[in-house]
Amino acid sequence: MEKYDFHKIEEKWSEHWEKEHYGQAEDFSRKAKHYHLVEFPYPSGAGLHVGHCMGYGASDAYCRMKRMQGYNVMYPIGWDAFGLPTENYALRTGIHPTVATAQNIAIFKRQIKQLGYAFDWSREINTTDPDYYRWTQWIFLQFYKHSYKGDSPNSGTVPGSRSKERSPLIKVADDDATTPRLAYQKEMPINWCPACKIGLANEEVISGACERCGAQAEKRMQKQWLLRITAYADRLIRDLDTVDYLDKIKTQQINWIGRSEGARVHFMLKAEGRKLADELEVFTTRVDTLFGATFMVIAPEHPLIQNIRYQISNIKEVEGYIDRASRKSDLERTELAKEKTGIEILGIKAVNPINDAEIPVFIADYVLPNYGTGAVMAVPAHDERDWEFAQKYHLPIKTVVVPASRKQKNQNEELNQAYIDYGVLVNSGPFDSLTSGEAKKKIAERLKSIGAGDFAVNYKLRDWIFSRQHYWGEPIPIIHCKKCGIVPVPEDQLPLRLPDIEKYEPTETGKSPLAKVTDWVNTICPRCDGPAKRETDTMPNWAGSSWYYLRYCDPNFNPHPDPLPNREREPKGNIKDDLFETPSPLRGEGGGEGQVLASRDKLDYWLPVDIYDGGMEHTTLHLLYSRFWHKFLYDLDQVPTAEPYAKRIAHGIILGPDGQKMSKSRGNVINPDEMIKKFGADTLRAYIMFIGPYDQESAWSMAGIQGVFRFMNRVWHNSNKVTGGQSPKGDSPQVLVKLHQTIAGATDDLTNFRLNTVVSKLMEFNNLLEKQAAISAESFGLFLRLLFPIAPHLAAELWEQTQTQKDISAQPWPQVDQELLAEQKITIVIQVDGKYRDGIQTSPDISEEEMKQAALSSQKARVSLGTKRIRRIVVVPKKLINIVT
RNA sequence: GGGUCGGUGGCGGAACCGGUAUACGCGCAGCACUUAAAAUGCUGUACCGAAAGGUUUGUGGGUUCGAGUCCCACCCGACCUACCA
Repeated sequence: MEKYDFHKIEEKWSEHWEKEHYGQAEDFSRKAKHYHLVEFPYPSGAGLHVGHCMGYGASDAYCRMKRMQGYNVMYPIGWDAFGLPTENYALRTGIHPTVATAQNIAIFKRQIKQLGYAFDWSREINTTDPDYYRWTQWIFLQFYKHSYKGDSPNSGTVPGSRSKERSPLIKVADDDATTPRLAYQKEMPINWCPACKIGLANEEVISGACERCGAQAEKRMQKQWLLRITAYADRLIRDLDTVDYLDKIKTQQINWIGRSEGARVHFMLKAEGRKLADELEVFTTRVDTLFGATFMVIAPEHPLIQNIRYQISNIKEVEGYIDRASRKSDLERTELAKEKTGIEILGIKAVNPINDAEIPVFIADYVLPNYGTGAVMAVPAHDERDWEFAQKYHLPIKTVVVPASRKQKNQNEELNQAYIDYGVLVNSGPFDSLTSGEAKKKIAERLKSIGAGDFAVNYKLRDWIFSRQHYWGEPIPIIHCKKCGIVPVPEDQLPLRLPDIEKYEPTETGKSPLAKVTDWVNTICPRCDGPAKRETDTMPNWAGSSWYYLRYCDPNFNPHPDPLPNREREPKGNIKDDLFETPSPLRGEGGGEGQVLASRDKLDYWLPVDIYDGGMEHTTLHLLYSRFWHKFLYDLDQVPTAEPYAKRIAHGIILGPDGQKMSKSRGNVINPDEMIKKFGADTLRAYIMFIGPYDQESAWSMAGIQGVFRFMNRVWHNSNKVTGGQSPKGDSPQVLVKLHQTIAGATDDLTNFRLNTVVSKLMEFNNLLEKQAAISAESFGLFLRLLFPIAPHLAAELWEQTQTQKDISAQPWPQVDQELLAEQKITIVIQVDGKYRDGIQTSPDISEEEMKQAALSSQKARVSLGTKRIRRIVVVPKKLINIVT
C-alpha cells in the first residue's frame, strides 16, 4: 500500500468540499436547526493562531457530527476587522487599513480552508464593510434616540422585567436636552494611554496599565460618548437564569455587574454654623452603622470642592492634594493602598441626619470617584479602611454594633431570615438592641420619612465609554452644530463612511486623526443647514462584534432595496426628509415591519444561537456587551429573543511547549502552517482535540503531536485489512462490541465537548483493529464515520477507497446496536471487605442468587476469606458482589 | 481580601450515578527489521517485593459493605477580581 500522503489527500478533499459548498446552511429548512457560533477572528497579519484552531476545530467537529445526525447546521465565519493593530500597521507602512485587512483575510481564509473547517462562506461578514457598519451606526443612533424608563442607575428603582417581557423604551425628541438618553456625551475623567494616545475603557486598563502596550495609564478629562449599560444591569443578571452558560461565566458576569443593596444617605453641610445649598450624598450597605459615622470622606475628583471652594479655609492645601492625586495612576493609587492619605476640608462640617451630629469632612484618594457617589460616611469601628484612616489621623472610633449572643440570635432568627445579622445595635438611640439586619431596614425607613435618604441599589458596573480617538473604527454618526447642538446623522445617510486619510497619527490634543480631515469634519447641520462639524471619535472594537451573530442570519438584508444617492460626501444641506428615517418599531407600533438588521423570518428561524464558543477572556466584556445590545434590540422589537445565546462554552488556551503563554518575544509560538506542512491538517486538528480537557489550558507538546501523527498512519495502513463486501458477521464479537462501545462513547463525548477522550476512544478501537487480520467494509465504514469530524480528509479518502456508497459527508451518524452490547458477557467484580479479589465473566442475565453462588465459589475469594465469618453479602446487580466479614 | 477551578505514575491526562484507580498518548527499557540509523512493529512499564502478597489519587479526619469521586478541617497551585463603601 502507498504511503499516507496527507498533502495530496487534504488538497483533494478541501477542493471537493469547496466545490460542493459543504457547510452551507439552508434558511427555513424543515430539518431541525443548529446555530453554532464561534467568536470571529480579528484578521491580524500573523495569521491563524493555534488557539483559533482549538475553538474552530472543536466546533467544526461538533457541526460535522450534527449534520450527519440530520441537523440543518449554520456554522458561519466573518472578520472583526476594526482595531488598533491594523491602524498601527498603516501608521508604520502607509498601507491603507482596508488593503492590509484584505491581505490578512486572504491569509486566514487560506489557512481555514486548509484545515478543513467547513464554514458557511455564503454568510461571510466583515465589520469594516460599510454595508455592515452602516447598521452598527444605526444601532448607535437608536441608543441615542431612546431613553430607558426609570433608567437612573442609582435611583434604586429597579425596572421590573422578566426574561420574556420587553421593557418600554421612550423615544427622545432630537431637541430634547433633558431626558437621559441611552447614548450620551459626558465630560469625565477617562483612562488615557500616553503611548497609544487613546482613551481606554475601564476594562482595558489592567492593573493600571494599558492592556495593549503596557504603558501606565493616566487620567484626563475629555468629552466622551457613553452607552448606558447600567440601565440594563438588573436584567443582565436576572436573565442569566434563562441561559445555559458555564457556572464560572455566570459568576464572573454577576461579580462584574456587582449589584449591592443598601441605602443612600444625605448629609447636610454647614459652614460657620450656616447650612449650605450643597449636600453630601453617600451610598452604604451598612446603614445600620449610621450612628457610628465619625467623619466623611470624599474622592479627590468629587465635584463638591469646586461648588463650595469659598467656604473652605484651607483650599490651597486641598487643591494641592487633589493635584497630587490626579497625577497618580490607578496602579499607584492602589499599590500605595497600605498607607492611606488624606486631608481635612477645613471650614465645613457634615451633619448626620440621624442624630444631627456634626462631623468633619476629609478628602482622600482611597475613596473611588467611580463607585457609588464618590463619597462615603466613614464608620471606623466597622470598616477596616475607615479604621486605618481614623488611626492615622486620630479620629474618634465609635462602636455601634456588638456581636449578638447566640440566644438573641435565635430569638430573632425568624424575623430576620432575609438579613445577614452582624450583631445588635448599641449607642444608636432608639435603634439600640435591634439586630443589624432589622436596623438596616428601620433606619433606611426613618431616613426616607425625614427626606434624608432611601433604600438604594448600587452597581460596580459603569456605563460603557464608547468613544475612541482613532481612525480605524466606525465613525460615530453625530454632527455638532453651534446652533442646534448635537444632531444625529439622518439614517438615510448611513453608512457614514470613513474618509481616506494620509496620516493615521492621533492628534496631540488627543483627538482622533479624523479631526485633521477638514473636508470631512466640516459639514452642514441637517436641521438648520448652518455650518457644523462631525463627531471625530470612532467606536470601540466591541461595537461591531456586539451584533454580528444577527447579521449571519441574513448577511445581505437591506430594508431599503432602492438605495438613495449617497449624499454624505457632499452634503447639499436641507436634508430633512424623514422618508427613510427608519421607524423605531416600538412594541405595538408595527411588529416586525421595521426590521433593519436582518429579516424577521430568518431571525425567527435561527435565533437563539444554540452554542457559542469562545475564550474565557471575553466573558466580562464582549459577552456582556453583546447581551446588552441584544436586550436593547429586543426592546426595540428588532429581535425575537430576550437572550442571544442559549448556551455558552469556553475553550482553554494553548500554552507554548515551555508551559508559558505563547508570545513572539518568548519565541514559543507554534505556527499552524508549519504543523500542517509537517504532519497535515488532520493530525493538527486531532492533536489539538487530544491535547487536554477542552476548557482547560494545555501546553503544546511536539512529542504529543507526533503520537497523533502515528495514529493517523496506523489508520491509513489498517484500511488494508478491509475485505470487500464482507458483512460484519465475519468480524469477531470482540471487534463488534468494541466498535459499538466506541460509537456510544465517542458520540456522548463529542456531544459534550469531551474531545480528548473522543480521540482516545478512536485510538483504542484502532489499536484493536491493529491486531486483526481483516475487518468488514461495513464495520470499518462505521469507524470512518466516527473519525470524519476529527480527521475529515483522511476519513473521506479512506471511505472512497473502501466503500461503495459515495460521499461520507452524506452518511448518517452511526447508531449503537444496543442488542449487540447487551448480548455481551459482562464482568462481575468480587470483593471481600471492599477489596477487589476476583472478576468473573458471565452472561448479563445472571440473577442475584447466581451471582452470590459464583462469588462464594471463587477460589481467590475463598482464600481471602479464610476462616472469617461472613456477615453480609452486598449485591449490585450485574456489576459487583461484596462479601463482608 | 473576594470569587472560580484544580492537586491522580517519570510527563500530558482517563475513570460519566460512589463499585477492578492509572484508559489513551508521550517517555523509558528490551526485542525484531536494518551494514547502521531513522521510521515501523512486538513485549514490558504506578510503587514495594524473587514470589505470595501488600501499598497508592496533596494532608488529617468522617460517612459507607465500598471513597479519586460525598462531608468537615487544613496545605499547595492556577486563573479571574480587587481600597466596590
